Amino acid sequence: MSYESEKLAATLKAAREKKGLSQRALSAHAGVPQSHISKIESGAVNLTVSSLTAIANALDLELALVPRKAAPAVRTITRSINDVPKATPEARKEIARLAKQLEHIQSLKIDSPVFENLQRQFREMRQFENLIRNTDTLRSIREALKAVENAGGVAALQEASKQMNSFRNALAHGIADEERTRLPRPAYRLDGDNDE
Amino acid sequence: MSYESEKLAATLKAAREKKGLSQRALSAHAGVPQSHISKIESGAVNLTVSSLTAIANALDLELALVPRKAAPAVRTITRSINDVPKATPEARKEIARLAKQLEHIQSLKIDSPVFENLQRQFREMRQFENLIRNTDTLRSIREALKAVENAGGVAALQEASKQMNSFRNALAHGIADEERTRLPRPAYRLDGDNDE
DNA sequence: TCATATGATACATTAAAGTAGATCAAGCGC
DNA sequence: GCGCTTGATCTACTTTAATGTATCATATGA
Repeated sequence: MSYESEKLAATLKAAREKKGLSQRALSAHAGVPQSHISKIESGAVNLTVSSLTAIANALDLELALVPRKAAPAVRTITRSINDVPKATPEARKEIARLAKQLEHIQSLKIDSPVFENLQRQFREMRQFENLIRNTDTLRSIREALKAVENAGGVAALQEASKQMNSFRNALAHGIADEERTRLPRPAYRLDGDNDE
Repeated sequence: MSYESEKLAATLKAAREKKGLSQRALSAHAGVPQSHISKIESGAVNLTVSSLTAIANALDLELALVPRKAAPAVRTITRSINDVPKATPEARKEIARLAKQLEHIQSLKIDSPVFENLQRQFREMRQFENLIRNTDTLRSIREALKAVENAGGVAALQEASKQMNSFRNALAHGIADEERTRLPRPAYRLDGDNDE
């Protein structure tokens, strides 16, 4: 058995045990015989994708093919979810406020592509919320959004969007930076945002 | 075939094409028969982990089991890695002009297969727009298209299509050249074109 | 001590993945 | 037209994943 296969087997076994499932219980969920699960976990078989996904899904795991360059960041994220993924109470509170603010703006029916963009950035930023150490930027974004109601309009949205984008990128970069201390790899950039 | 399998197949195929490898070239790298790669990409088989990792590794991809909660973040990162380089403003501008021109021609309801062909070539060319260093050819194509309105007709379209085709191929070759510095492999061609 | 649940194993069978090789039509460059 | 590469498809053969069922030793608990 290859290294990859062994790691896979270990991951599955660990995930099952973490969920407190017996092989038979998992068998029932995944529709795969217990005998086969045993073989799989011991690395005795070269399983097929169908078996793998069946078991993985039963364990709330998703099969993914990630670019090598992204792999370290992905590992970090996965680990951060598994460990103690709780954001600080302060960050959670500030995010909740921001969400409320965005909801309010939505109710104003502004309907600008800039706003849709902002909402997407907000969602993506929240994926890294456990990494937030400092809520200043979030507060600043909320401040910017207040102007939408009064005078600012779309200009205020754009300012907020700009800040949200760089904040999200900073968080993502933070992940990469963590990894770089261990792996002498070039940086990666979170692009894909061209507010033009 | 399940949805997961199809997505996997599509991912592998896209990754291979992005690297500018033929199925045979990938076959050599991954140690998997070309015939089997063909089957895999068409979703005709339920592949094993060993096949999957062999091919994935040859494509600089890594197999990962990510917790469901982490999956969206992983997708965000993966996507951000994939669209790294940006086209120059000049290239973008020229492409925009060309797009407008094509839109205009479409409004003329010429309805020739040559035009459909041209549009497809245009789309395919845009996949490499980040690689454009020189916009002369694009301008030349746009010049050729002007004749469609006046006298040229289908002949002008054919001329534009021919230029578009070779321009697209040149860009694609550029990719292959980049890859060849790392992989001592034969060139790659972008097929699927029928200017008849 | 007796019952139960666990994971590992055994066995026979079936379905299919994988290999090695050849062939094919289509497209492209020359 | 000619030669080459492309991806798809076929054949024949071997290997093995997966199933279904059953058993086993070992904990754990009543």
